[in-house]
Amino acid sequence: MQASRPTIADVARAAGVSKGLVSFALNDRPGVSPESRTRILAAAEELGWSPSVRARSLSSDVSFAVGLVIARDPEIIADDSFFPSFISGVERVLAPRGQSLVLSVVGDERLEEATYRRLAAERRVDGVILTDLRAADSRVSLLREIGLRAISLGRTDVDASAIPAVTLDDAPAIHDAVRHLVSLGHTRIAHVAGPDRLLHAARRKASFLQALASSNLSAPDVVETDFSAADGARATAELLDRAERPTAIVYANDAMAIAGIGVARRAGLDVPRDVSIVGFDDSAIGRYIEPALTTVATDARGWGFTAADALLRLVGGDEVGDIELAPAELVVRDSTATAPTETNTDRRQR
Amino acid sequence: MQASRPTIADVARAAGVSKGLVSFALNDRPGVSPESRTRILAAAEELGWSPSVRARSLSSDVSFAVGLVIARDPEIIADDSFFPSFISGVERVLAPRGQSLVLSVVGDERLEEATYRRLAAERRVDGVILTDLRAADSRVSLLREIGLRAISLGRTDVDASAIPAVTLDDAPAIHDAVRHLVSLGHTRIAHVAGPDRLLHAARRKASFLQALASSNLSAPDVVETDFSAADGARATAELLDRAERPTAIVYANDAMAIAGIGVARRAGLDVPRDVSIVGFDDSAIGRYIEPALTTVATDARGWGFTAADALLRLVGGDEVGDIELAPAELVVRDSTATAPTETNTDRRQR
DNA sequence: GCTTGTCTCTAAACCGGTTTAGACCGTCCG
DNA sequence: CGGACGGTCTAAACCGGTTTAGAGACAAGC
Repeated sequence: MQASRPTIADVARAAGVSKGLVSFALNDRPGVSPESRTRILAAAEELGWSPSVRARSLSSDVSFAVGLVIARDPEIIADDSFFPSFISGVERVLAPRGQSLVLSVVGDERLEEATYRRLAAERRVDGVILTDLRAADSRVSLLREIGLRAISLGRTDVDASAIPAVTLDDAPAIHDAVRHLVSLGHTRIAHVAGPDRLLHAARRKASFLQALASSNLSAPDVVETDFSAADGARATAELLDRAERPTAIVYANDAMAIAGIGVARRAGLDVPRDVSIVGFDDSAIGRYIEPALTTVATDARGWGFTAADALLRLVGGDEVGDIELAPAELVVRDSTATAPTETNTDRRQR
Repeated sequence: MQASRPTIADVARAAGVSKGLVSFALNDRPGVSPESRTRILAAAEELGWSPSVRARSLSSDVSFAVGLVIARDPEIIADDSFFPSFISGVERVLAPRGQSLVLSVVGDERLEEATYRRLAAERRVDGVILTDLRAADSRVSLLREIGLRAISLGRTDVDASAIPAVTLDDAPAIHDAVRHLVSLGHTRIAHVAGPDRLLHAARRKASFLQALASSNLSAPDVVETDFSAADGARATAELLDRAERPTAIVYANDAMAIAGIGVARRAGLDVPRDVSIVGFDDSAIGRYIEPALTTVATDARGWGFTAADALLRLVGGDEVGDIELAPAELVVRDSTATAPTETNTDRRQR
């Protein structure tokens, strides 16, 4: 028969105390006698009362929500299995703590700043998780300006102490990948990289180049892409067209690697006999394609979990330092094999 | 020097009017003289004021946010390109209207009800978009009980008038797919379906069976899966193992179809020579694998756009009826070809 | 016995908007 | 000329919580 949900005043009345005391009891603050506390909790329980976030937010200046702004073309997000896994990790810590995730997909970096400003001006969220860090990322100073707390995925290069980072080291796995290829006799190893302005893409590329150098291989072929399957296909075609065709290609994500296998095959090449392919992400599909994709596994879910937990601690007032996750790991499957011999590098049938 | 953001009181003071008039002016309500209006807007502009959603929500009982609860295993979401595209469509209407998207990924249907209840009890959102409708979906009555407005993706089977639906007809495309296969001489066509309790999966299956029947093909093989690439692989292995091996398989999503190609290939079969494969989704990767995937294209982005727009109209108080989108379309590429002849059905090399 | 201190609790202010009741003014109309 | 009316505006109540100032009861300390 009641028209609307119960308010704290209803609970107070039912328990025979004041609103303020109900508030104290429900926030586990001292100054409430054990008897009153149980009486209040019982009344709240019976009325099915849960505090309105709106009212709570207004008076306590806390949103009980965190933000995630993804500035990528939707198609590229769809190709990439990182975000779904990452978000599910984030949710695993948010949900039990009564926090919400406010997601923005902006598709265009020019709308990004406006989105962060809106989130802050409207006080929608208490903090944000920064992904896809860029070189000299303008978001670092923007966030300081608008007063939004943040955790970043990977360390920023502009002011590393400004925003606590949750980092995951790709380098060992990429070195392992190159070593793996070298041990299979490959000497012409190419890299299909992500956008150079993305720090993680640049870092993977740098690791790749370093790994090549430490194996005394030179003149590496690197092609930059936007991370989309389409661009991965284009890059592969370009590499396979070169006079000195690479015999192995290391990709910056699985979607491009899978597209790359398709392109190679269409060019009449067999994978892995003629070209070895290494992906990055360890997406589910990579396990089931033929040949199964050799790739680098990163724990996207764990990354989300850890970042969200750190962010909640940060907005809760704790000191939060950088956190280093377990490094990525190479997963060897069937898309990498012995390098073709010199006379063998041209088109051959299975 | 000001510590915190300006409030409506600051704007009122600057414009020399009362708080109430500022509120009227900013919500385009009558009873404000043109001069006052411009003076108020100028003051707001100069102070850089934007209303706090928190305060607005509390007094006007509107959240300015909509919810999306996804109850799927994170791995399955990652395999599927539907949600990222869908969400980007949703954002395209939300962002310009100052609305936010509250996303919940629950991974387990048992947590789903609690999530909706929380969203409603805390009044986090004004409405939700219902995806992955199930047979006799308990969410329909749940939403009525907790008083949350909703738009559903596809029509519910429990009380079709309760929740406006945005529908997209798969049937013609699936009929086209079967006709396409039949015209290529296939007679043993199997289907790798999604979970039967999901209405859209069941509907696709029903369309498939109907299409077979109208082509006078019988004893169809249908295997149910959970939509994951892993389960698609298992289903494919099972189908290819049967005495009467199908010569064509229609999948309920691209991820499974791509996994299926891998399984077939591993079994020594060539696609499309020995088995034809049809996917569903038209994901980007499908275009670049070899053979390029014949699939069914649905406009996930447009679906998100339309659903979000309808939901905002609904929470805004408009009457909203069901909306029918353009039907899905078959995209023929290279994973379908002439059926193998009888003597041809066993393993052969390329 | 009186002060001091500690616990428990209430009343009221406050967060930043929206909304309602009503004041004030000028105009139109009978 | 007086009353009704429309337009513009203000003051104050309200949304549902949190937080502060302080009241009242009781025990301990001098």
